Amino acid sequence: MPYRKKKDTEAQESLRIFKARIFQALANPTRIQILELLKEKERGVSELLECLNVEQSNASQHLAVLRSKNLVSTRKEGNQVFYSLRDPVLGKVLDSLKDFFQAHLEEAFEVLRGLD
Amino acid sequence: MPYRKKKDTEAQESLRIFKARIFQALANPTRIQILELLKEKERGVSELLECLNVEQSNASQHLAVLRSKNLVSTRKEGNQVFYSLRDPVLGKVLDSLKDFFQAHLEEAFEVLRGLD
DNA sequence: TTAGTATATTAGAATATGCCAATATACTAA
DNA sequence: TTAGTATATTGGCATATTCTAATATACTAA
Repeated sequence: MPYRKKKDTEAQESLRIFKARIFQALANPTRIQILELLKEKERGVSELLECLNVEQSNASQHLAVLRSKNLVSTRKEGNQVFYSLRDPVLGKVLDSLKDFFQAHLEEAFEVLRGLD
Repeated sequence: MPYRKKKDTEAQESLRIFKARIFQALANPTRIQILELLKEKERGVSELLECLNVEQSNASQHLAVLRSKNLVSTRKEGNQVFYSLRDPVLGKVLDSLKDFFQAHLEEAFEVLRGLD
């Protein structure tokens, strides 16, 4: 059944595109930091800004990326906006790299030393 | 001890940069497909090419990205080059998204339908 | 209304990425 | 050596990403 086979392949390709979009959203140190902060608990934007060491507009752009990929939810309370992880499973994706680090700490240290 | 605190922050920032580099390597459908193929077993480049539906030079470029991020190992045998996952833990990183998909299948289908 | 605070969006420049086409390199066989 | 096969690299263009600076929007308080 070649038709069915082709359909399956297209579906798998779409899934890979979907995965790639999510990994792309994770492919930035500031966005990783944001997600790690949200992994613990909901946070207001101003609280995030205190931790982030980037300009307000830049942080807002990164939050927009996370929103556009549907990785976070927002809640408005008066003047402020609170962000949270849309799905706690995302925390697991972030955590999944931990084992990899342990196996490749030397490389991580090279990055730390700027020898990369 | 503010000095210690600053050091920790720098190390954490370096770790986030390291993580981001790996997620960046995963942020492409063709590279995901390559890694999924390698997750099963070692593969020669020509075998990969048969599966990939991209030009040879393009595939080779994606393999170069995976090499530059140290995600794969290579082994030469005569005329051919065989690739394998450098660390099976990487397979877990790819798999970690599965739960996310199950929770967000609708979005995946939107991508499938091209409504994105 | 006006001023102030919190957050988001836009513009534009710099850099990175992805792709194709062409070329280079490495190995094998004749 | 020459020709052929397998893989990698380079050049160049199109698009995407990231950052800063500036501006816009939404809400609050006076």
